[in-house]
Amino acid sequence: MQRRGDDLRDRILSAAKDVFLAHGFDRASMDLIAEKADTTKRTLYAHFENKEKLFLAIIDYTRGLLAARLKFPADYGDDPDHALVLFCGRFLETMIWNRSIRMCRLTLAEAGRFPDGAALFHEAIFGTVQDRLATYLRERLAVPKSTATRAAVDLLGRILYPRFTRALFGAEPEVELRDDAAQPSEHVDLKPIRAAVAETLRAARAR
Amino acid sequence: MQRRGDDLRDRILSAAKDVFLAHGFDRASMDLIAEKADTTKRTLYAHFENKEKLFLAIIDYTRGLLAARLKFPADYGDDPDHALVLFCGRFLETMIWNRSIRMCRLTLAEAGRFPDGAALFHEAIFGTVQDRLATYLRERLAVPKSTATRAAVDLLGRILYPRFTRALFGAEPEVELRDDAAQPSEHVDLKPIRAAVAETLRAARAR
DNA sequence: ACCTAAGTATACCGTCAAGTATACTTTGGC
DNA sequence: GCCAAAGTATACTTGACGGTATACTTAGGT
Repeated sequence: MQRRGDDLRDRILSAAKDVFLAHGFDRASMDLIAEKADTTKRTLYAHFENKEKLFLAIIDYTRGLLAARLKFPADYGDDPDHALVLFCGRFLETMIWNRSIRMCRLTLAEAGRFPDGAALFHEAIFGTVQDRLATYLRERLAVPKSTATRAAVDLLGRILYPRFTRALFGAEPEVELRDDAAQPSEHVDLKPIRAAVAETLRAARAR
Repeated sequence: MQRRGDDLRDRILSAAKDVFLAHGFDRASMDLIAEKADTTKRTLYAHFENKEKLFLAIIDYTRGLLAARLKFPADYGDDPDHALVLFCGRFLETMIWNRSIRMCRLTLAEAGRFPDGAALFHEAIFGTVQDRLATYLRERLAVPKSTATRAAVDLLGRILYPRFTRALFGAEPEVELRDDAAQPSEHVDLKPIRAAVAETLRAARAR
């Protein structure tokens, strides 16, 4: 019995996440979660007061995991076009990843019961990325603040939302990704992203 | 007892939709649906084999209701800029309407169990609107087909997805609409739509 | 060595909801 | 007017699941 405290807590979170993603909130049973976490229901309830609290903990946990994927890595280089394309490509890829899609569906499914969960999740993902993009435009390209924000929103609208929305509704093939890997994979076509980035930069610089 | 056949069937569908939207698939009880439809569970099961079939019937029913809102009315006038702005504004408004949002969340919540439901729903809404936009551009403005499609996708990306996605996650205030009314209401700001339409038209004509 | 906190194993309770059964009433076509 | 189809009223069966209870084991600090 080496697995105590945080270790076990993490195993529970991970197992619970799998079960919630696979079955949805209501059909996910605490019995199954305990089984997958290789522990007992009694212990589950020692760590999490009830199913609702466990669910919220999972949203938070996932938020953290996703945020870690969405940094602006230094090794994207100094060329803004190139760096922006890589960043956007990687973000798009992360968001159409089937695990992300299922997580979004889960939070959306329960948005009525847990409005804060959905809103926080959204803000943590989309808000953060939008801010990072705007900051990059402002700092590296000396674009004025309000223009930078508008440009970031616009860029995301063109690149992300169409494919993301389609993926949400299951209208795109499922995307499986590795947990590591910092470069966009073959699941995203960089060509339209390059075009959108180029156009955004041109417009932003012109003002 | 004047309400037989289709009449009753419609009452059931409407009541079931309310209950599903309010509680989600699993927490919606057939007892409550029967009560709201002012009938009995036995009759419910006479019209719909089981809960799943009822759910799918509701998706289809709603699809029809939404599609009816998304026509390109003749009274939008002959000026393409103006007509496109009205059309896009009305589509945006319809999609951030809280009933639409809840319906989308519902289909997304069950996308795992009913993949066809979600995909069909998506196609019926977004696919149809995209087609109508592209057709309009092609027919009224003589834009070549592939360009028209690209322009339509782009336009929707800029106008719709950002607000729609935010609304999905509950990051925008709820929008309540009247069932009738063919003009966009005060819930959508036409200014950014005008800009996007103008830019789209300029780009489409240039090619 | 021992005591306490954490975890295990397993059974149990109460509730709720899907779907069925049974006996009855209303309706409309003939 | 009658009869089959549609609908009503209500009770029942069955199973699942959230959460608790009880009795036990293990680990680790002192």
